[in-house]
Amino acid sequence: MTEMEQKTRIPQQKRSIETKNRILAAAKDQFAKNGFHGTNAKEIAAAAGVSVGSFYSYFKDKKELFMEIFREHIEEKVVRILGEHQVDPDNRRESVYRLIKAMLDAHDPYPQFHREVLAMRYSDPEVEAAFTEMDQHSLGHVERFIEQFRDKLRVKDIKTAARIVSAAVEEIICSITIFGQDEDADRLIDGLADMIHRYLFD
Amino acid sequence: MTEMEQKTRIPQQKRSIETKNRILAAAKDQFAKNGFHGTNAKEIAAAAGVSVGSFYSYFKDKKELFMEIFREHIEEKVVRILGEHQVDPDNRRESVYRLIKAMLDAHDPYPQFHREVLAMRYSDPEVEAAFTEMDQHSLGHVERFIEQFRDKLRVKDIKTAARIVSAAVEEIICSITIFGQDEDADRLIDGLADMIHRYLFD
Amino acid sequence: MTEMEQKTRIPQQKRSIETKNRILAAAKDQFAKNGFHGTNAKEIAAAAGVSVGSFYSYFKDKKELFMEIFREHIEEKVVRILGEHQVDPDNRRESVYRLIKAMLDAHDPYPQFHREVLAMRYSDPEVEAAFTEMDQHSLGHVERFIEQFRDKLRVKDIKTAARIVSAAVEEIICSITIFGQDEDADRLIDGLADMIHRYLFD
Amino acid sequence: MTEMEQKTRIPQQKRSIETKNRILAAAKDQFAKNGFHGTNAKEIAAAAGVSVGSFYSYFKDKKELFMEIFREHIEEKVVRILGEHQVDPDNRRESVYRLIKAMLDAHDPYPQFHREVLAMRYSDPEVEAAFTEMDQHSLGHVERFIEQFRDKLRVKDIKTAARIVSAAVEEIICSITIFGQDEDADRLIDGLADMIHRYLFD
DNA sequence: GATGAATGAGTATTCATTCAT
DNA sequence: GATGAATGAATACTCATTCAT
Repeated sequence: MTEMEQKTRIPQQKRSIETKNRILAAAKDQFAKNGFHGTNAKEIAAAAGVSVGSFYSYFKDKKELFMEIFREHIEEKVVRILGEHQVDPDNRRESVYRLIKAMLDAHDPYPQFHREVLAMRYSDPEVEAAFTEMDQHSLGHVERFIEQFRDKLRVKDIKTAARIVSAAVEEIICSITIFGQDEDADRLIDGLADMIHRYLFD
Repeated sequence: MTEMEQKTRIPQQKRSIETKNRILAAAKDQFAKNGFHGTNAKEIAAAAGVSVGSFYSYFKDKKELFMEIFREHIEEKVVRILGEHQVDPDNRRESVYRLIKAMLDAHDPYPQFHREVLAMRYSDPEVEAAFTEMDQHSLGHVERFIEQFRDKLRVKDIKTAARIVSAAVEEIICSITIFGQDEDADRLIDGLADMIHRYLFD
Repeated sequence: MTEMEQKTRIPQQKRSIETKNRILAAAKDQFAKNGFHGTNAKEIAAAAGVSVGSFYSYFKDKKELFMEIFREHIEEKVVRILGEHQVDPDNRRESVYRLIKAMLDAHDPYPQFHREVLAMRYSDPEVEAAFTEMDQHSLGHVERFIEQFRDKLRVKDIKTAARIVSAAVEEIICSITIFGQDEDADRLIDGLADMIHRYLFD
Repeated sequence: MTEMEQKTRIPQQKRSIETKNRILAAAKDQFAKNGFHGTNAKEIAAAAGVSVGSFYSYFKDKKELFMEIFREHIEEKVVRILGEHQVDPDNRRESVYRLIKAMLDAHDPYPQFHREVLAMRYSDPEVEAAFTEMDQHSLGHVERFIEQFRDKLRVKDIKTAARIVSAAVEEIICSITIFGQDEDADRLIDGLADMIHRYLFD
């Protein structure tokens, strides 16, 4: 972070940045296809069209590369999309529905990669930390969402309610993006919106 | 002798059964502590107090051992406990609460191992298959639960409702057993029971 | 050999001898099918219907078992059959033909095992020694055969002639028993008989 | 890079080619000294002065390495030398003698390796296939040799005669290169030339 | 005696990472 | 800077042999 020994290069030139991005994209691909443990440096380098040597001049190791992809994912998708979500205080059911939709959109369009992240969440502390951070965002968002309806709420403990709502949405979204058929998706989201709406307000 | 080509030993003698169980127990420990990829055959054998040779005479490989532990988990816990759960049709809120409790009990008392299973669910098809099977049990259980209140329901599509309820419960349970502090647990379960109760009946 | 430490049992009782023979037969089978390196003690024991433990109480190791089978082969087949071969001094061409036939008969009816012995001949000194001994028998036999026609011979150096004839017969027999089709066999033997006959007498 | 999934490296650079050749040479040595089963990857790598990793980046496994050495042997020696052998139709005995000499030259100057190849011929189908191919060359050569004397022949069936002559030469050569003392060699070759000469023409 | 469970040294093989060119 | 050859520690797995029951 400070200027101390600079092992991996911070790319300044345009070509360099492009190379790094190519590696990131290729790695995301590979991780999604074969998982973290099922992907090796040679494959990533080959898929990115660079040499292993180059690979290691951009990333300290496979793990760092993984974390960089993951962090990028968090920033790009979650923070940005969640940040933009707006609430209509007069239409609560619709607002709940839109909350779910926003969280669904915030999910990786790359579900296979998400799958892998979930896998590592449980076995790697660093991944878990990043995950927790991401969850905090999500949780905070839901909390703020609920708070906007403060005086119309059936629940008293907003923090707990937010965790429950968050968890339910997360899991349904997960099952939709990873295993779900599209036909089911709409019914599930509708049902979920009903459940949350009734829980919070009805 | 009579069986054709028996690659892995099927233990008959008491000593043999004990050895196999020692390996199973030790492996569960190790997987929970260090994850599937972070555990190797030698370590498992050492932890079980047996030789690598013994390990491989009982299990084709690490994967098979893992699956055996997981299947045992499914049978012992899920099927048995879920099977026993009884419903009180006059007290719906209480019934929901007891459903959640039953599903919580059905979870592994070995949360670290559960954590690892979750990790593999997403990267290994065989694990996912077993997981799906387990989910079907859970889903079926929830479906039957809901059906018992058929004429008092607010929801029409029982199958979809069951999936939503299942998912919500699963995720909350997960966050309780893995990350949750005990203080939170009760509030979460109560809130969850409220949510489901309101969704289905209120 | 002397009474010194008796590691492997010398079977006295009938049942014991039978067991040992069962192991020998099973091993010959396995060696023929999968080769020395492709056969393990467990398989041999299983094929013989005994335990590995028993196996090792009859044979010091796999190698000793192999040598025992090989020596038995030499004694039973080679010595016995070659010993019985008779010559008709008035019909030389016919005698040559009968010599070849006798040597063909002396070959293992178990060509796959012979194949394996050949393989080991080149990589194991002990096998080579036994093989050489066997060759000496064969060579001696051919020498005595040639000597019976001493005054009618075209060749002077009988020892060398015997080696040449021996080698030629060996190789043709080998190609017949291992690779040859039966249709070819007769023509080859006839041609071989011609060649040897012309070489020695014609 | 452009090629799909290249498992073992195809050496382009000079350094790389040298390394591969060092491994090939060292392996030939080791196989000759200790046989195929008596040699392991680590030893070969050490003898070649490279790491095991390098070994496996050039060869899928020990077997592939072995086959590569063997095929090289066939091409370099057999095809080339046999191809060059010329016949003098007016001096038949001398031609036979030169045939034998040519076939002797075509044999590996590395008799210990040849020994090992023979060993594997009988237990490994792939080796046998290559061997058969090599034999076909040899057989074809002998057939063409005999055909050049067509009208002076005592034998009618040239194909059968070629097999017999081939076999006899092969075996004598074998016994000369592997077991034979040099003193014997000349006498054996002379006798062999006599035998074949008499068989074909005399 | 017989059994087959247990042993562990030995072998093949992979792959993250380094470094000479 | 880039390359890809080289490294070798790490790991899975086998099997001849021993030994407790």
